[in-house]
Amino acid sequence: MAAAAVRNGSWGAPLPRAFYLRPAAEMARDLLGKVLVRETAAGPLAGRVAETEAYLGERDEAAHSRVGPTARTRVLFGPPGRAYVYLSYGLHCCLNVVAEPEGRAGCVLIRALEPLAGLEEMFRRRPTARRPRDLASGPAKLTAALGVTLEDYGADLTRGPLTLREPSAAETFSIVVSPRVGIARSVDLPLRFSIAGNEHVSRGRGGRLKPPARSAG
DNA sequence: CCGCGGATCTTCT
DNA sequence: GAAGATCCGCGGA
Repeated sequence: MAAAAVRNGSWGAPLPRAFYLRPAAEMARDLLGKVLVRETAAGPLAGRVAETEAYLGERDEAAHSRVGPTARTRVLFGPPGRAYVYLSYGLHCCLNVVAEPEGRAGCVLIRALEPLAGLEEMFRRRPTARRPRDLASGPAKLTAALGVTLEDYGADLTRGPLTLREPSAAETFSIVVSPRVGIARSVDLPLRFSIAGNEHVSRGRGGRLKPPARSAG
């Protein structure tokens, strides 16, 4: 068999707390290639982070934290490495990772995953998905595929059933930087990061590149 | 492949 | 009362 379309499903240790203790934009870039793992009764569901967006604690009119802490956003102002899950358009859950030291509200929205393990279960949770690239190529798709809900609000991502981990083998890739998607303010900031050429990156402004020239068919 | 509009309900003004 | 860090199905190229 030639190179498989689906990678081998394995991963390493959880990212340490220090990984999250820095500016959101920097953390968003480094999150690419890491592995999000969800433990379920049906076994682990995992995906490689392919696309992220940073939301800044200050001077960012697109961030939920722009008006200061509220009942919904209080976890953003707490310690880093925890999950900020919110309900979008009344029906979709989106997963963010809290960055920066306690008191500052920067965070990173995970926008797309490349499924690594538990694909059969993910297809079960995403009935409209036809191909692997439909499973987690969007912020609300990936939470549905992995079963991340509002119950995960505030979860510690360095331990427990929902973790971010090192990949089993580091791979080199180029990073595409572009404006964020689906917002109405602070639209020009270059705070969206994605793995160049990765087919799981969601649609949107500047998201998809022209396919690279292929050899051997 | 691309663009358009509805669904659905929590949160903040 | 209005807007929103989205997804899906539909129609056209």
